[in-house]
Amino acid sequence: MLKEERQQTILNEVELHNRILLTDIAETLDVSIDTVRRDVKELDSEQKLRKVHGGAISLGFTTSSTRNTNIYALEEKTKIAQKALSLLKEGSVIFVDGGTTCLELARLIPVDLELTCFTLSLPVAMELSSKLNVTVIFIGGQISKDAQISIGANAIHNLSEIKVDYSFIGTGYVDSQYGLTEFDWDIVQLKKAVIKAAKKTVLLCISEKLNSQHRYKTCDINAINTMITELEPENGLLKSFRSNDIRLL
Amino acid sequence: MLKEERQQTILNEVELHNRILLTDIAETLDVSIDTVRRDVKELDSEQKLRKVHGGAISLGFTTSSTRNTNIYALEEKTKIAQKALSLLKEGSVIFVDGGTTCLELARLIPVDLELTCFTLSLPVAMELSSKLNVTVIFIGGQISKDAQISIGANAIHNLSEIKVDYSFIGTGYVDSQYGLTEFDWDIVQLKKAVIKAAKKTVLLCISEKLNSQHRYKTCDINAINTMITELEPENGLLKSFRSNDIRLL
DNA sequence: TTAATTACTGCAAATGTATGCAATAAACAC
DNA sequence: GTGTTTATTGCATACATTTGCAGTAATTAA
Repeated sequence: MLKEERQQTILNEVELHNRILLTDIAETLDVSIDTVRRDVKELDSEQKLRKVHGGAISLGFTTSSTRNTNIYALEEKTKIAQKALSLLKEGSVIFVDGGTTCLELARLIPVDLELTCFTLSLPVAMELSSKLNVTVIFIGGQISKDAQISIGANAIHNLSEIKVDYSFIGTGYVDSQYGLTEFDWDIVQLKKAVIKAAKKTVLLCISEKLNSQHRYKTCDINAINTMITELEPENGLLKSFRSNDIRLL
Repeated sequence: MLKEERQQTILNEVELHNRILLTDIAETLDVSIDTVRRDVKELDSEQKLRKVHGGAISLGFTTSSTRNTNIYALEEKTKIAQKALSLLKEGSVIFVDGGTTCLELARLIPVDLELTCFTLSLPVAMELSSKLNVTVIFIGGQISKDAQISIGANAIHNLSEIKVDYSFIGTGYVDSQYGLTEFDWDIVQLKKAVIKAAKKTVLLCISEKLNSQHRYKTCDINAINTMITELEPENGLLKSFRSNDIRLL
């Protein structure tokens, strides 16, 4: 039997059952376990499956990262996410909000960093689930179609039962006077619950949103412990935020 | 024998058997192994087959079997999903499991059908969240990296608090004697909770999985109300399932 | 913790591959 | 036709890959 042929069979089995044991395959194919091990190792390095102790599992969707190519102001958001990373310590327990900036943060988390992350956002959860050292816990609830996040009483209730070191949140609008505001009443309720569940709240926000406001209020600007924009902390645009009890990054 | 003629024969053999050994061909054609090797090398560079260590394999074999589509046996799974759709009524409350077959079901739900869907699967939730008339409720919990689904006590507890009309589930292995079995203990616990939460359980399963089994048991075959494969219900492969109290689709 | 299983390493035998060379066959120019 | 050139083929050799085994390290489960 050709090596290629054997590897095809292995892939086939993995795709079919999502998971296989090396010993099972070895028996099925009538080759030594070493050979199967080497094949699986090879297929793993070719990104055709994932090798795990004792067997192999299908990649499933992890490979097809649905990277939305046109994120508005991606460069700024990446810069913000980079700064936010510096707050993360080994073993931290954090909450990551929805929104493109937070998604970018999720994307940039180093693979070797051990974390526990709570989130309400489907895309963030998808992204984080590919990080081997990150424990992901999804706050369940009804899924909002536009934002792809859990909303509603159930989500808020679930949030009330957790406590995290940092919560990284975005906001629709922010103003040094009026604080954080949103377009949606539901979202405000949710964010309040998030802030309550966090020892420290970190706001990720591109400078374009500074000094804007809307109908419903999430919290005062003082409720934010750290605010991260793509600007240097000394930048004049941040002047009005400097007087407050906020750390600028 | 002409070179062209010989190469045509080689191609024929490859197409016919999907793979060949160089030694076999050399013997069949009564030429030296080196000649065959050179021929195959040439055909490979002409993209007419793929040369591998010790032999050659058909191009079709590799492309179709590896992953020219992301999903293994997509055609069969689509057929299954189509059949499953016929069970859905306006206003139904259902549960949709993880796995590619169930994802396919989620994908095929018509946009004008009003439904309430519970799920533990991130990809299924993503897919469903694009359907305007489907209310999606995600069962929260720790996210399993392999399957991208909620697992653990929290998920199971959340499941215990719901009741759905139909639950559409997949399985790792199924056998008319041993019932539904899985590789993972955790998954079994979860599936048990899903079955408990459903008035009727529908198993989606491609025929390739029939009569296979593994370590941990989810339930007896009788616990399934409807079983859907890509085969006609009259097909002989389903004989052993027909005696049971199951509706075949 | 211990016991069991699984993974890795180096090794040797078998098998497959690449290359140069010489013999032969085919193509071509004259 | 004849001589020259070119391509094809098989062989010998050296080199590379594949595979199973044995011993040891690492990981997992109880």
